[in-house]
Amino acid sequence: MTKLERGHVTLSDVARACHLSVSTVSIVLSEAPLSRHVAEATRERIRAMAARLGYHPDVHARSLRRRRTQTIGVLAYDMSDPFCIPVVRGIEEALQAAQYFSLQVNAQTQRMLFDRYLRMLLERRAEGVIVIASWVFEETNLLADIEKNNVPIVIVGRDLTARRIPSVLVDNQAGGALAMRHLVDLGHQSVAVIRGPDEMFDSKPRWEGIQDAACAAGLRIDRRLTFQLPNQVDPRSGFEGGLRFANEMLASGIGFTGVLAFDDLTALGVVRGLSEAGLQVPGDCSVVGFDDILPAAVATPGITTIRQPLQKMGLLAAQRLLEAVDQRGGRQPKARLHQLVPELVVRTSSAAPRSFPGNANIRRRAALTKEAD
Amino acid sequence: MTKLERGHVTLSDVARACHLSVSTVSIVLSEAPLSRHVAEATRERIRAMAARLGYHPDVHARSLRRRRTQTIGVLAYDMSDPFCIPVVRGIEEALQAAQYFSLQVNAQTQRMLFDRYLRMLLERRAEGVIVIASWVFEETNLLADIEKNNVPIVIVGRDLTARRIPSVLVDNQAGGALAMRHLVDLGHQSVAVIRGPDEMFDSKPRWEGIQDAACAAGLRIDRRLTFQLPNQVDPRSGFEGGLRFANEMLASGIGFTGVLAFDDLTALGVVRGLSEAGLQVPGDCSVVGFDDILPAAVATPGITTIRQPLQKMGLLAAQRLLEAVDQRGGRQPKARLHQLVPELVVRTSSAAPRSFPGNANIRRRAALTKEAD
DNA sequence: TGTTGATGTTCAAACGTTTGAATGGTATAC
DNA sequence: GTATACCATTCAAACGTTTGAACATCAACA
Repeated sequence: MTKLERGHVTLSDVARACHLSVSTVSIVLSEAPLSRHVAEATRERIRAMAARLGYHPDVHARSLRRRRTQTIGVLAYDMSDPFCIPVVRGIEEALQAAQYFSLQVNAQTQRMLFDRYLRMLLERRAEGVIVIASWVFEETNLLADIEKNNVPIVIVGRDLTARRIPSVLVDNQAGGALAMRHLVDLGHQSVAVIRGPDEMFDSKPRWEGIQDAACAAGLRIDRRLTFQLPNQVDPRSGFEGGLRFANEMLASGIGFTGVLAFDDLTALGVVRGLSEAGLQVPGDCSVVGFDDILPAAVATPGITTIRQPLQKMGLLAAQRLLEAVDQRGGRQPKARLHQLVPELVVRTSSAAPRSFPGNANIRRRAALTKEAD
Repeated sequence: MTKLERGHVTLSDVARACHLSVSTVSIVLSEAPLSRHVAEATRERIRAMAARLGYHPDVHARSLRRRRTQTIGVLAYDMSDPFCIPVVRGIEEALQAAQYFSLQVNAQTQRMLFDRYLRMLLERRAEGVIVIASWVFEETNLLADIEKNNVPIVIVGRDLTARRIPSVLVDNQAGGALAMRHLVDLGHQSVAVIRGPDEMFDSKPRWEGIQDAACAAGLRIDRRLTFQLPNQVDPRSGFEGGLRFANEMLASGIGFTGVLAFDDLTALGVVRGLSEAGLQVPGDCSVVGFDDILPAAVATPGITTIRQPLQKMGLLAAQRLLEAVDQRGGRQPKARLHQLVPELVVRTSSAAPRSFPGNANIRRRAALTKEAD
């Protein structure tokens, strides 16, 4: 038992222990084509010895020699955003199938870290990069170096096809329309809307979808019942905003029976705000979110929301990237825009309207129906 | 402008462009001690050319040569567990300060992936490994190879000091006691308890803490009001369990005014269950969780809970690991157990008891007080 | 004239792996 | 007897970087 005092077990350790050359051992352990020519007994002996010594090939040496790292970088703008988790899962699913490994880094919404990690991905010779970011950041020289080293890139969460970067995102416009139509179908006539921050890519198309659906239903959205979240990157800020705007809605004195919130956290903030004012959801007012993150599902009432096919988006992004990696050198195809369709998830925060809650005469709402999900 | 058709820009590209040797360029760009002897003009010329060509040192070649990777592996049992995010953030905070990089991998509660990724960390020559896992997994040959290659390891979320592995976790017993004492202080006499799954490390100490506090207060916990979550790894299962047990509590016909749930998701399940039965929280029944994850904060009512100092735990784990990495080779100090104190976070899901809700005579609860957090 | 010392730069070996080419066998075919 | 083919294994160079040692030049000192 050759126990090394320091450092890792290497090929030559195994070779020495087997009385064979490094080449033979390498060929066998990496299952190179040549290993067909190595006697089965020898192969077995080598494998056994490798296991016995606890040998693990050094990925750095291997990558250096093979000139391939089997690595894809995943740069999330904020990994603590519940949005990211399923996307990453989808990415991993695709990469695993292709024997690739994802190097995940989290910029924590800090521009400095974003640069730092991008550089790191370059230094680790990621063969491609997926960026998950719905915030609009100014892309200065970030991506220039990536191109200089011709590393393919795909972005999830916003449209950068104008920059010739393949982009994967949900059809926000359709989602916004879906949400509005849901409330319309339930019979709501007066709906308050909380729009997303300016600097968030999703904000505009969602708002357009909402307007389209309202228009189609012959509904006018009251400007005084329209609000917009400030440009804050803190993920918690959506909740605060929803809470604040709920109060403002009530203070406005204008009647409304439903609220379309920009995302689920905002919706939860609205629920909190309405509830603190003594109103019931959905008895007095329906609330609809967007994204379908965990808190929306486990809150009571469960938040009706628009689900993004996040995992599928991750999967798709990874597949597109792998294709690009494969044909690197060849002419890159035109950067495509992939828009996936969102899905309405009906929970118990939305129901047919009863009456505008101008008073605090609260009655118990009908027995909750089981969540469909 | 030497634009390479394929492959990355290397040192020798820069050297050629500068009419200097690779050594000089390396010395300058890596800011080696010798670079003091290089003329400032030369240094500047090299740096400019490197930037111009988009040069980034190859971490694989560098690691190979330096025999250091500046990399710490972080193996999370389930990264989508809200528990993990702050821990990872704490880890990164510590590593960044030490110029280390964290390689994060997510076992997604699958044993197979756990092994796979552990191997991967070994292959990438992580200088140390932090495991985040509160589930009790059988450690077969997983850690054997890690030891064979003498890679230091620290675990977060459970006590493995018996296996000579430094461990960082919250003082679950104190936390359980804190939760129980909170309800007792509010005046609750009859409290239902939902214990954690057998295979979860935290379960037992929390339960002991609860019993201790009950005992100290002269309270007896009714066995018929004690439940235990099944061994399910699906993070959503806590919610389902809470929901189910809430119904069972009510069906038992035994009076209770408070529920201690194993964790926040379970607490949210209980709230849902009570609510569906027409009861109000905290008017008819108080509910207390554990962990303080995002959904607990944004639900309405906000869930009173026991906060784990997760970020601090991550920070501490990383610091311990870095120490161990530094003195690798030297005698490892005895594996220490770090238990951090939890903190009670009072929100609006707990209040003084009023009456046992044996009927559905629901009244509106007192105006909600603002959350302290 | 030789020694020391500083300055500015390069040589060459190494890190652990892969792999095309080469080696020395043994068997089969002509 | 010599090609041809196959088998089992090894040689040696390369991947991109770092770094101890060496080199060359010049100045000052003994």
